[in-house]
Amino acid sequence: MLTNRQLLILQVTVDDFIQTAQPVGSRQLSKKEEVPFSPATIRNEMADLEEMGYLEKTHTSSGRIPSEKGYRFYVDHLLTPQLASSDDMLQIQSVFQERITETEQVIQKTAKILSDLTSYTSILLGPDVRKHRVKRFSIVPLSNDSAVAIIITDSGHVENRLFQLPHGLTASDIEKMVNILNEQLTGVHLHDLQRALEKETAALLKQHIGRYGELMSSFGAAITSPQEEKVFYGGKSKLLHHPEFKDLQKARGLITMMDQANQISTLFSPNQAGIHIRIGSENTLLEMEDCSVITASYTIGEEQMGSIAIIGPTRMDYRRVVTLLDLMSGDLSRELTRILRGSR
Amino acid sequence: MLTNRQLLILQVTVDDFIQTAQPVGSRQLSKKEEVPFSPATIRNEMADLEEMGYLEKTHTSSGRIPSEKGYRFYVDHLLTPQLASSDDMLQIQSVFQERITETEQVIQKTAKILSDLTSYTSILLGPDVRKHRVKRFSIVPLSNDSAVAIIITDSGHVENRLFQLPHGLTASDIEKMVNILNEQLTGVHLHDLQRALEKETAALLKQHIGRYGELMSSFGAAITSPQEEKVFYGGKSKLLHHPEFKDLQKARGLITMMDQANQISTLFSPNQAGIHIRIGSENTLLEMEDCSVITASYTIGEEQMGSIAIIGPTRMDYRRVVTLLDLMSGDLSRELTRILRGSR
DNA sequence: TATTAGCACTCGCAAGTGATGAGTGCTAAC
DNA sequence: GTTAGCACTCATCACTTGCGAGTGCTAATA
Repeated sequence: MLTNRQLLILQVTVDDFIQTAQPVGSRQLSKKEEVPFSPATIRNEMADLEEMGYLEKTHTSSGRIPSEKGYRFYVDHLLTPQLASSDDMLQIQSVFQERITETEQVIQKTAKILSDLTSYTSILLGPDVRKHRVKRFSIVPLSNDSAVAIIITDSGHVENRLFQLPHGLTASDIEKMVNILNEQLTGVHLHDLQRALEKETAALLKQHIGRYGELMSSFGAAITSPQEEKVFYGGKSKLLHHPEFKDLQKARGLITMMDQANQISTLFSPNQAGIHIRIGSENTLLEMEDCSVITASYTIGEEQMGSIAIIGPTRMDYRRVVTLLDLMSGDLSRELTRILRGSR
Repeated sequence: MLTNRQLLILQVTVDDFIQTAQPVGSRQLSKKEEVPFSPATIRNEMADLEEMGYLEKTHTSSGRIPSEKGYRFYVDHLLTPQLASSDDMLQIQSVFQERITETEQVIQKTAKILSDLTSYTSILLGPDVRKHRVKRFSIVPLSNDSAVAIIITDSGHVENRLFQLPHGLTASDIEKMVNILNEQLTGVHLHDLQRALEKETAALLKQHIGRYGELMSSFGAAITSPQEEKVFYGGKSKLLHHPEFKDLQKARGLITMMDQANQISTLFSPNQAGIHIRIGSENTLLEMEDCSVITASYTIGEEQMGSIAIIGPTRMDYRRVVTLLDLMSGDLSRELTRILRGSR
């Protein structure tokens, strides 16, 4: 168990290191008014804290820096909530000022603002389309042998796919097909689409449409081709401005990682309400060993839609980021719900 | 006018520097079999070439490196075309192997392959949507006061926008509206949409639809809100692996620039067929003074669609990139045309 | 007994030094 | 016109040195 004095010293040490990025020494600490002890006393306490694994030295005679365990303790027990400044509030509001015409645009803007406010990199995971339900199908022929299939979901998302039309398919065939699809598949989850299409709808289509085989091979493949979760970044380059990434090797690793969208999802906790923090090697990715990730999620109505994350160095301003992320995810959820669920 | 020997030495110097990234000295050059002269002779010629501005020294007693003028001359006069290796051809073909269900996906894949093949960063400008024509309108209500408007273009592109429905608008109102829109606006260029909507279609809508004013304010704004050209990157981090960007300052500048999509368009020549090369400060952007950009464009049928660019250090392998870009832009055009214009 | 002052010691960092080697320009010989 | 030879330049690297911030330990103090 830590004494009150140890708690204080740990807290002040972490706070100071977060601000200056320099190892903090006992002399320096004792100058602060919150810490009314002599350097020698502080040294003793710091030595204890180091023994317990909360602090580390970079070399024998350096000041101390927080260890991962130290950050974890800080985050879990010493993080006092903070009210967002009115200026931050204003900035966040500004995302929703303009008329919203595309959810993607709102999400992109959110990413940018979050990154600007924090000076870290933000990542927003777009809605997981596969959870949405079909609201309407539509098919628009482009030429005599190609067409666009369009699925509108209940969340207002629009998916579109090109596919080949079999030779000799008539306009009325297509019309019939669209009608059948809409009758049969409205309300089906997108991840169930393939199954539903094959089981229930196939027979009906076969009955009414000429060239059924060819059509389904091309249309079915188009419609069920994987829908990836879109990833939006804000301020990819912001991370490079922090001193921990002055090492080009590390910087490269991070930028490369961000280019590979498939790795990104591992950064996010399994969708769960509330704020989650992963510190350093708690992220499984090797490139992230010097980074922390703070995640939140946004919803439409009661439904989980997507996630928001801020990536910064382990030495990041946890308090501020948590505050902003909490605020932002709430506002984003509220606004998206308002727009899509109606009821003004 | 340059003598043949000077041409040879300039070419070999540039080639060698492109490969090694080290200033090339006279001794080193004279070892190559293409250059049957003694170091002293080469020194004299190099001194002349330097006087004429084609070569530079990094310090008094260093080897020579090409100046921008040197690269320009090299690119304009010394670049002998090269056949792509069959392995490169295969890689490029692989983009089009799978069934194409989304043009964006093809473009994204193109970006990746180009970047992988060249080890530089690629940028693809998506189609300029405003040049496309309306093929079909569609409106899908989401709740009692919001709806999605969808525009399908003749190129198979799908734009969608959220907008607010005035209270009390009936389903048949919407149906009428969609019919009018399709009758009146099919074939109109997207950049003309606002004008066309206001001039020709407004009166008709006013006549048939209740709540006309509110509807048009929200629908009109949604429909005509700016459609940006989408930018696709391949291998953003690739640039960081080249020695000219071991300086963190420069690396940061580049990454930051790539995050600001608005600056990107200045890198592209006004849409023009063929391959264009901009060397170092020929790019107006300050961050790009150590980079060269090679651009090409792709078409659907005869129509310019978008552009492809490769960004590398000024010391880039111009010959290889030009070859690959030429090949890729041709294949991409052909494939997109085949898919969208039909006629198999 | 808990705290603090004092002191010897450690180590990173920056500045200075010198040797090395690749490269040049110039001159004189071929 | 071309080349060998030579003195000179400069970046780079390994090495040293001095400085200063910081520590741990011991003994004095409240």
